[in-house]
Formats: sequence, structure tokens, C-alpha cells
Amino acid sequence: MTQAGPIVRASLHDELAMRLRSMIVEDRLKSGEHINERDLCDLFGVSRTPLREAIKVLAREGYITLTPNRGASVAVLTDADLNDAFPIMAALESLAGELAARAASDAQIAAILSDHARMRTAFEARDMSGYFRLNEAIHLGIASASGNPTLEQMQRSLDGRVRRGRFQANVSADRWNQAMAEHEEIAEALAERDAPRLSEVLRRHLTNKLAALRERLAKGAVASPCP
Amino acid sequence: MTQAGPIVRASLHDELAMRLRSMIVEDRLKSGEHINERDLCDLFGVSRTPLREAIKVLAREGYITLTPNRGASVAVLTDADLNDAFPIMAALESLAGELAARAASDAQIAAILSDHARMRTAFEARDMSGYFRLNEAIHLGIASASGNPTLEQMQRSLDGRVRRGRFQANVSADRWNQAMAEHEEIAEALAERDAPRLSEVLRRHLTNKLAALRERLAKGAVASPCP
DNA sequence: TCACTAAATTTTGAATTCATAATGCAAGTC
DNA sequence: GACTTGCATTATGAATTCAAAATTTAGTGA
Repeated sequence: MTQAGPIVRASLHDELAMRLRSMIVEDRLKSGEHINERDLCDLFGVSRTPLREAIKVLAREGYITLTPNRGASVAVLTDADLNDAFPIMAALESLAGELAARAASDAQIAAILSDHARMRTAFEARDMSGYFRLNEAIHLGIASASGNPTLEQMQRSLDGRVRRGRFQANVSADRWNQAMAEHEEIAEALAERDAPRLSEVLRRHLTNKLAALRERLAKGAVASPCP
Repeated sequence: MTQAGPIVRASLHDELAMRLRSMIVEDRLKSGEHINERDLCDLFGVSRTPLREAIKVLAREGYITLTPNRGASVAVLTDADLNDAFPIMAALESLAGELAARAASDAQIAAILSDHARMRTAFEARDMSGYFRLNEAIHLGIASASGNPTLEQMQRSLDGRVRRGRFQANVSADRWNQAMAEHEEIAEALAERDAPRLSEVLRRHLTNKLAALRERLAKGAVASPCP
């Protein structure tokens, strides 16, 4: 949870960027909302200089939109943005899976499989928030196990931009079942270090996730992720 | 060519970021070189505030490394960075090709094919700098024709980070021939809007490019791209 | 001559100040 | 009553100032 208070860190702009990022992802700063610099400065107890540096960084990351002489506002995530992001995420995760199947340490694989087992338990208990948490851990774990920090960072960055207001996502039972089945395949392929299969199933998983999300968006739901 | 002088633009930090990016890519700011803020301010005739904002952005993009209380330096491109970047670029370009084959307008395809024809002429004339310029235009054209601005932006960003000191790259005649042959395939697949094939050949093209670059780096060459 | 210490200088990090563009409001006009 | 027009207020963009950290330099002694 993001909390306002005095900041202790090497560089203020870095800490501020992190906090603003969290506030946007957690929807504490609403989509489209105008960002008043002075207010945020008061909130964090810093001057405008490091805050503005952080804002520039977040603008570059796509979280914030800058309008000359009118300042900053939280970037609005359009359907087009989502449609653009998902094929990229599918490509990146597919690549991460291929690399991870070859490069991951046994310990990394064990950790991911352990998360997978716990996620299955959460699934069986219909514990959606637990499921989401472990789901994210698995995907990030694969990214990390790819041994490619640039890839991991890009994946994280895209993921952060897309996942806003994730908390109470409603998902169809069908899609949830399908997602869990896909994750079983993912775990299998990873356990066997089957690179082509892991790559393929991750791409399919992400593609199906997008399809499910598209369907929900068409029904007028707020943007929030699917399993 | 980058030139220091009075700046005309909406926001200084944006213009400064662009100029610094160019200076790094063109190797006017050398890899690893420490960045003295005051010197650059004098060069551009601006104060440190917008310059520092630009530096933060470029740090986020990977062009610059920040060290707390020691300021900024041009990021050093390691072999590991290159090895990390290329599979990602291959995945992204492959995706861009797949999307472009379906989404590109006829005019966009015609423009790319025209660049391709001119590139073949440059190849036959052994005009390497002309070849490079058109090669880049083709790859960026495909990215743009994908109709996915996020993808295009990510591709550009990675590309910019990797391509430093590109000017006089020495390439083996064999590799150059191979690259040109691959580009013929690319042009064919694009002309036929054959998405799977374009996707495949672009991935192969990028992979071969990395292999050629690896070989040259192993021989102790400075980092510079291959066709 | 070299190693070490301490002052002076430089440089970075952040706050403050200043200038300018945008917004809101009220008076005036049609 | 709705629409301008000009002024006051507010917010942003950028320069300047101040403080702290790092680097350099000068000096001291072995």
C-alpha cells in the first residue's frame, strides 16, 4: 500500500517515481486525472524539482501524459492501447519461456512449480485474489528465470502499464478453468525444460487472456486483467 | 547532425533528451564517459533543471547510468546487453512483420518495397552507408506499418540503445550477401502479405545479424551493427 | 619521494525563486 | 440572459540559490 510520509532513499526522484507508479497502478491516481504538482509535493513533503523529474520518467514509461504548459495527467488506457500491448506481451512472454526453459536454474524452476502448486490450491478454493497473486509471481518468475534482465524489465514495464485497478476482477468460470489448464501445461513444459512447448503455450495463454479481456471490455467492464 | 545552439521547442527537457540521445548514438558522448551537467548546460545554453529532467528520462531508457551523488555517465554497452537485446529485437520485429503483413496499407508496402529496390542498388554498388540508411528505413517502415505504435516505439527504443557508433561498420562480404538475400525474402513476403513467412524471415534475419555481430565482437571489434 | 591528512574546490541533489502561460471570475456589452 | 473582455489568481516551466557529498589540491611528516 502506498503511504504518504517522509522519504528515505538515495534519490528522491527514484522513490517518487516508484510511489507514483504504485499510485497509478493501484488506481489511487485515477485514469485521466490531472496531476497537481504542488498538491503531490505537499503529500510527499518534497519540492517540485524531484517530483517533476519523476513525472518525466513516468511519462516516458507511458503512465503519464504531458501536455505542454498544462502539466501532467494520468494516462488513459484505451482499448487500442490494450490491443497493442497484448500481442507484444505474448511475444515477450513466449520468448521468456523459451529462454527460461533452457537457462533457468533447477532452484528457479522448483520455485515456479511450487508457486504453481499453490496457485492450483487457490484455484480449487476459488480464492481469486490468492490466484492472481501467484499467477503474477509465476509470470514474473519465468521472466526472471529467462536470465535476460532487459526482457524481464520490458515485460514488467508493459505489465505495469496494462494492469490498472486489478483488484476485483470478475472472470467467467469458463475462462478461469481454461487459464488453469493452460497453467498446468506451462508447469509441465517448464518441468521438462521443453522450450518450444513452453514458448508456444505461453503465447497461447496470453492470446487467450487478451481474447477474454476483449470480451469483457466489449460488455462495458472497466479495464482489469483476466487469468 | 547534432548542433549546439539556441533551442526552439515546446519543452526543453524533451528537446534536450532528443539531442542527448543523438549525441550518444552518434558516439559524440563516448561510452562510459562521465556527464558533467554544467558543461552540457553551457553547450546548450539552458539551466540544469531541464537538463537533469532529460537525463532522468535517458537513464530510464537505458542510455545513461545514474550513480547516486556521482551523477550520470553514458551507459556502457556490454556483450551481455547485446546478447540480451537481440532475441528481443528478433521477437519484436517478427511480430511487427506478422502484423504489418496484415495491417499495412498498400501505400506503406509500396514505400517499403521502393526502399528495398533502392537498397539493392546500393548493395550492388557496394555503397555501405547508403545500404545502412535504407536498411534502417525498411525496418522502421515495417514497424510503422504494423499499426502498433507501442510496438514501434519499443522497437525504436531498443534499436537506438543497441546501435552506437554505427558509421563505418566493417562487414564480411559473405554476411552482406546473406543479409541482402534475406531482405529479398522479406520484400517478397511483404509484397504477398504472407504474414507467417514475413514473421519467420524477419526472425531469422535478426538472429543471423546477431550471430554475425557476435563473431565480430569475438574478434575484438568495437560494437557496431551488421547488415 | 611517497603516503597520508585536511582544506579548498567542484559537482551533484534539492529547494526556492522568478517568469510566463493558463484558468477562473467579474464586469461590461449586446 | 448569454457572450465577450480584461483582470486576478493559479499552475507550470525554467533559472537560480543553497546544502551536502565527492573530488582535487596543498601541505605535512616520515
